[in-house]
Amino acid sequence: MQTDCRNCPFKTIATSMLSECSLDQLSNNHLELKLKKGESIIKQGTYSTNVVFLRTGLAKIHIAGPYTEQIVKMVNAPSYLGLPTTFGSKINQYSVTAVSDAEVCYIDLEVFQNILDENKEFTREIIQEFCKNELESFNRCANRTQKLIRGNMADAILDFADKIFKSDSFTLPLSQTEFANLVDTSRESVSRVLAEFDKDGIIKVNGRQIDILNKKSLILVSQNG
Amino acid sequence: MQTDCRNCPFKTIATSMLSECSLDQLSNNHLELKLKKGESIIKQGTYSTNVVFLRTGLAKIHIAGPYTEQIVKMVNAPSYLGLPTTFGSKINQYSVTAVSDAEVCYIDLEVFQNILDENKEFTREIIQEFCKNELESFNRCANRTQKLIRGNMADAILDFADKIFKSDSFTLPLSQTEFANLVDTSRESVSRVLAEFDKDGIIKVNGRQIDILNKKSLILVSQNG
DNA sequence: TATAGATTGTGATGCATATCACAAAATAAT
DNA sequence: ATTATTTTGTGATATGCATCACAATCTATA
Repeated sequence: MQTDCRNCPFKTIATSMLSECSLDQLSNNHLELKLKKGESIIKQGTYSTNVVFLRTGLAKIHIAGPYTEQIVKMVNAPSYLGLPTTFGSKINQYSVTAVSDAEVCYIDLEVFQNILDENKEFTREIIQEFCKNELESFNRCANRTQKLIRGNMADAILDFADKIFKSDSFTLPLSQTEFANLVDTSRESVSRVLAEFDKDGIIKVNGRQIDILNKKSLILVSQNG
Repeated sequence: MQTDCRNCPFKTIATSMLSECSLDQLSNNHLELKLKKGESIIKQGTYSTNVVFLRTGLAKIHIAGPYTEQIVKMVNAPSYLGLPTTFGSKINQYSVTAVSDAEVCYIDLEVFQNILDENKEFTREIIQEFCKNELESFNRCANRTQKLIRGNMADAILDFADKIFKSDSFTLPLSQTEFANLVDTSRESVSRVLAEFDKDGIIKVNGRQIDILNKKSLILVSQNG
């Protein structure tokens, strides 16, 4: 299915800087797909020469660790996916899976590379993106390894509220097992800490529905455990 | 001090793809410095608009975690340093420190950006580099958080041997405290595990001199703890 | 609407490793 | 050389959290 990228209402900042010509090239060389919650977008170990544009929806990036699957981070639209793994190697080095219904566009690497070559502003934005990701990656890793579970859980909840849903009330798009993989802990601990936060009046938990009641406390927990 | 970058024998793959013109631009717009072991190259929290080229020597990238300083990774020459933090923000988001005597070139961000704009091949290589780093970052984080100390220590030792020194005999360029910050553990544990590995005949430890005696065992420990 | 499978809640136990506390070496500074 | 400072070795103790075990829900699917 080919749609006109010029009129796509879901452009990233980078994409909005493309020349008409490059947008046309994109239009003619992408495959648009509607995915349902839980469907795979990129699969680790699989051969691929496509960059993916997440047009709408929410996805998790996850990687097979030495013992368990680790959720590296959550990504919401609009965003490019799989740049590191597609540029770096023909075999995908991590997986991306939709955690909500989503629309994605598969773009051939050669086309993407060509667009990079021809659009300086676009390239700058993409490089900015890489830099931001690398910094976030450093910080996330330092936090995860140094903070106690309560701190990491608080971080994750704040992240969902501020970065993903932009609201202090939301329904977790992950099971407790997945949530555990995101904050590097066990499923049981997730359950316990969520109950603790609820008992302390910091959040209200109702199934997967989470309402932040006392954000200041939550930030304090994030800082001190 | 301005030297001619054309004749610099320490180019990265990326740099070797620059046009004569861009090389001249580099030559006229960089500051070359000789640093001694322990001296700071980039300092977190400090204002900077320079990209750094590590011409010779070995450096550590480190970041202030919530509780302790974490060594993110070791980098040896030739390599660019500080791209993520310089592109992303004017304030350095992490530190880089020489752990051996080193030569570095400071390049103004504007000049570097201009060189990116004018050299497609160079840009491709730099992007490749970003991709490689991000993948490594994902894996390093998954390993660090999931593996036990012995596994992470084994990884670090193998990394020094294979990636940094390209030899199974080397002297650690870090104190045990720093080594602990690299593998996310305590100084005491580093001491103990090093003694264990020695006792088991996997490595020979003599002060900071390390000789890998049984690489297969070391790899096994890396995989299974 | 019944039934199987997945998800969640919660106690009891064990373990890896941090922390504390010093002593012994090794380096650096005077 | 001598003293001060940093680095390292090693035992004892404490603790955060994983793991195990099983019951209670909740959710798909026949």
